[in-house]
Amino acid sequence: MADTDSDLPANESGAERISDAEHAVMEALWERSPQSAAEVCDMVCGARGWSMPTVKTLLARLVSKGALGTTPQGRRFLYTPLIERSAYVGTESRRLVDRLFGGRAAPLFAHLAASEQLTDDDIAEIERLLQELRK
Amino acid sequence: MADTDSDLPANESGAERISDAEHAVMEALWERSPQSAAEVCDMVCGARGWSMPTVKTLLARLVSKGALGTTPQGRRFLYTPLIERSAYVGTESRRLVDRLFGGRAAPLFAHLAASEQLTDDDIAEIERLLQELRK
DNA sequence: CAGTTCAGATTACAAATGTAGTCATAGCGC
DNA sequence: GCGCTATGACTACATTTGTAATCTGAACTG
Repeated sequence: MADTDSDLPANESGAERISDAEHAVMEALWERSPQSAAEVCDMVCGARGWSMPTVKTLLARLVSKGALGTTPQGRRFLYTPLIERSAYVGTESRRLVDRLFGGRAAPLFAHLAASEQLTDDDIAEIERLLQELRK
Repeated sequence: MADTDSDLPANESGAERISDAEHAVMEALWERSPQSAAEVCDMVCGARGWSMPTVKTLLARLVSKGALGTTPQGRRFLYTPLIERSAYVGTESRRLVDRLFGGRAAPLFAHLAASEQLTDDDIAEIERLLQELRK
């Protein structure tokens, strides 16, 4: 049935959306990987008030979405991100810019500036980045 | 305890989340308001492939979330946004910046720059904005 | 005045999401 | 060797979201 890409690992653009809760789990694994479910729970359960089963579910969903890979280690699994954080960040920021700012980055920047969400450090750093872009 | 804002109408920061589909409806009304359900449908049904009932549902949900207000006009309603677009945009961009960039705007900018999502116009405009900020 | 019609209200329903309990089982400790 | 326990797999279930059909009543039309 025209199933050319038999099982697409969803690592590329066609990735299924990662939900908010799932994202927290991804962050833990982007920060350090591979990790077991228990280790991930150590990193996130406190902050989010989750219990182990919750983390297990999220890990399983992320695996089925192709966002995480598993390596059997003894009787448990070690989880590793299959999609890069930068790719995720890219997709999400583009979504926002598209939805709210007509796809243009300048209005977003203008908004951040207007709402005083830019620190002096931010401004300094952005200027530095602009210098490089102008080269 | 501390329930100072007894029944918060969700017009301020505590507003309930506006979903993706709902957002499309809000955009139509931010662009022009007040409008009847049929008019809103005219603006969005084509692009999103929606039918009237869908728009009606979204409008009703937005009203119950306190994002839209209604004015009876004859036998129908005219809908008007109760939350400003800039407030929504602010909340959403802050959410993104918080979730993905540790609350700092510079990394977001760096990311946009690195992923070449900045057009020359964007860069020019951002420089102009920076000029003003430095004053 | 009665029928048609259009608008909002109510109901529907599947998929995604948040959050977790239960089950089966493979190892580890004793 | 055997029971405890930690783990992944499966199941659960309420809520939100996307998308719509149906119901109900008021307004216009003839």
